[in-house]
Parts: sequence; C-alpha cells; structure tokens
Amino acid sequence: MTKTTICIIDDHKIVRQGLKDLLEKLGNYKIIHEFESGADFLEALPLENPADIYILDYSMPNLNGIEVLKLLEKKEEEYKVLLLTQHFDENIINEAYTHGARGFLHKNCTAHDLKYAIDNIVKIGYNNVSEILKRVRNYEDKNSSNPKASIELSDRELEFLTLVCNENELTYDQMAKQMELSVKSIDGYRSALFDRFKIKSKVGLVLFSFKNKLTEPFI
Amino acid sequence: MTKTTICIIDDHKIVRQGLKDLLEKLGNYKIIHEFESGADFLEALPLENPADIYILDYSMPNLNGIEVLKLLEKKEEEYKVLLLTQHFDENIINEAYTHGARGFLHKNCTAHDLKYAIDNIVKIGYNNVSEILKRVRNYEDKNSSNPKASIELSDRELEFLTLVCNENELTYDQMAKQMELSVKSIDGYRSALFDRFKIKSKVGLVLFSFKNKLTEPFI
DNA sequence: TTACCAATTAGGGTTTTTCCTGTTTTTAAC
DNA sequence: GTTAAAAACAGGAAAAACCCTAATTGGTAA
Repeated sequence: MTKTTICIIDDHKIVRQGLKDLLEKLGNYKIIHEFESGADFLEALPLENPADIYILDYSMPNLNGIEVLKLLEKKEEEYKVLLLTQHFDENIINEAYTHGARGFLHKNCTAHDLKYAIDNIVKIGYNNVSEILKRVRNYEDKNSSNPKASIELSDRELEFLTLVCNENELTYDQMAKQMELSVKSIDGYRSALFDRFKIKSKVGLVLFSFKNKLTEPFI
Repeated sequence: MTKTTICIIDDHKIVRQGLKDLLEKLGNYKIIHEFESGADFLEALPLENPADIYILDYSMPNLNGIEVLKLLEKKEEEYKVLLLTQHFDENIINEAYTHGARGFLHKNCTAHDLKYAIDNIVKIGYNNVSEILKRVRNYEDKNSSNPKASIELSDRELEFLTLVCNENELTYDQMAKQMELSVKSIDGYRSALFDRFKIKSKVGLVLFSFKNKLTEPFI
C-alpha cells in the first residue's frame, strides 16, 4: 500500500516535529517535505515530487497561511492544503476556504481528527464540502458589499499607526511632536487611513491594526 | 547516568508530542509527566515523583502560563519552570521572571537552545541569572509606582467595555441607546474604568481590555 | 426608621477628535 | 527647467470625548 505523502509548512520546529511523529505513528503517512516559512515553500515550487497534501500553519511571520493560500491560487498546479491554526477564528476559516483551503484544523485536535481530515482531503478533495460551501458563500456575500481595504502602508503611515496603537495613549498633538510634524499633517494621515480602512474613529484604527497585524501586537 | 526528568504542560497535543520527540532524541531526557492544562497540572500537585524541570506553555485557555506561575509561587515545593511562548513579548518575559520562572524560550528555538536552557536550569537553577535579575528589577520598579489595577468587572461594566471594543466604533451616545441608559451613566462607567485601569482614553480601554483579555478577542 | 451604598442621572465646562476646504512645500519624473 | 504627484500644512467648525461636582433613586444593613 502506498503511503500518503505530506508536506509541512510551519515556522515552529516543535510543531513540525510533533506532526511528523504523530503522523508517522498513525502509519500510512510519510512526510516528504518540510518548510519553515511560507516564502521558502513558495520558492521551492513546483516541487519535483509533489505531496498528496500540504499541512500549512496559519500564523507565521511575514507570510501567514492565508497569504500563502492566495499566492498558491495563482499557480497552475493544484495544492491540497489543510490549514492549521492556534486559535479558532471564524474569519480565518472563512477566508481560508474562499482561497482554496481544503480543510481546517485546530492545533489542539486529536490524532484521529487529523487522520480523518487528511484521509478525506486526499480521497474526496475536501474535508467537509457542505461546510466549506456555506462558509465561502457567506464570506463572499460580506465582501462584495465591503471591498477589501488596501493595507499597504508607507513608513510614515506605519509610524503614525504605531503611535496610535501605543499604550501611552497619545493625543494627535503629542504624536505630531514625536513625529516632528504639525498636527495638521497628523490629521492628514488619520484622514487617509480612515478612508482606506473604511473606519471612522481612533478606536477603529486600533482595531483594524490589530486585526490585520499592522503593528506589533503586545497581547 | 540518570536522565533529566521533565514535565510538560501544554494544551496542544502536537506541541507536547514535538517536545517529547525532540527531547528524547537529544538523549538524557525523559518526559515523566504531561498535562494539557494549567489546571490539570496544579490539581495533580504535589507529584509523587517530581520532575527536574517543568516546561510550561504560556498561551493556554483559562489559565495562562503566568497565572500558573503565580499559583505555583504559593506552593511549598519548588518547581523549576521553563516558560515556552509563541510570540516574543517583553512584558510576558518580565512578568514570568518576577513570578519565579527559571528560563524562557520561544517555541521556534533550536534543539540546541532547548537543551542549553534545560541543562542550565537543572544545573544552576536558572537559565541566565543576570538577565533575569535585570528584568525582575525593571518590572518591579514599574509596578511599585503603578500598582496592579483591579479587573473585577460587573455585568454592566463588561457590557459597556464590550461595546467600546466593538468593531462598530460606537460613540458613547450610541452605547447609551443600546444599553438603555443615559449618556451620563455611560460617562460614569467610562470614568470609573479609567480610574481603575489607570488609563485616560477610549483607546486605552481597548488596549487594556485586549491585554487582559476582558472582552472576546476577534484577532 | 435611618444610614449607607451602588447605580444612575444631571449640568456645564475643557480638550480632543473629526471633518471640511483649501495652500504650500517636497519629491520624482519627463 | 517644467510638471505632476505626494507630503505637509492651515483655519475653522461641529461632534465627540473627557472631566469635574452633585443630585436622585432603590435596595439593604444596622
């Protein structure tokens, strides 16, 4: 019986090791590739001997799992990706599925869950077709009326945003002094980001920044 | 040669598995206990055969690593704890050390880092004494002038805080309507929380709430 | 009953934020 | 150099946030 071949993309050595061990104990699985970042993985494509399934971590520095999925979508080859996450987040699941993820698992799942998901994906293509369809539909609905904000930030914008999200609770006046700008320039940055992010308050800036990991989280 | 005995406390099976595998491959280490939550671990104390070192995950549901450390401090027995974290956070490191952690590692460390830290802790008691002292001193300084805020919240306060941290970016006026209170009552809640949390702005409320996980994070 | 506490409401003030419509200065491109 | 785009700056006004002090209400403990 040929074994299911697997590729793991996760920045944590320990997680890679754990998965490897777990899977090989389950038998019938063989890890044939490992990458410690999304960038490394993408660079290595197309693989000479593709794996049957790609286990991809969501939270990685630089490129997170969703971003990797988006880039994979553009490739000609098909990659069956099972996304692994630390926390359970509806939005991430929805977005992952709309960008081609075949399944979704929490890192705290049992060996049985993992086996079940992998086998389903390899055999049927998806872990749970009806759930995926539901989520993709919902997510696209929401997005059509609310087009994705651009989150390209200039150095200066990032500096401003960092000050806004800073625990010192600076006023725009104080930010102006720190950035050696007039309050009016700060107001310009504020206004520009409000427009781009479709928000309407300082708190909105903080929430958006956290949600999109634009500034260093301290949590 | 007797092996160094280890206890692992981590809510993720995969991480436990990975650590176990990694350590046993390094030789000279033996995992003798595993717990999947801080609560389980604390309940099992005192252990019949204590481990030489306790590898504790920071981010766990219910009780995080710091909270576990705080409860361990009250015990008579001594537990040499090496704290593992996902993200690198100065505050967590500082707080962990002030509450008795012997060492600190990022989950993405190498097997060598892990081995080095464990051996140091078992032999010397601490991973890096001078760094720890520095951090503990700094942290206590900050805390003495800024005593810990009380984070007991009434139902109504929590409701208010939830609205503040809500993505809808409500004004206090709108919150008043939703909570069926006058703006002045809302202002009362605001002011009370500002005092208790030693903050001075709406953004401060959001940051504090996230930091202390007072409201449901969406991140 | 009285005294007290917490939650709520009020009035009225200052500061900050937000939102306009502009102008000037810098930078980059041709 | 000219020109176009981006970044910085301005005045002013309305809204919201912030900060006092104090009164009212309702429950409850002495």
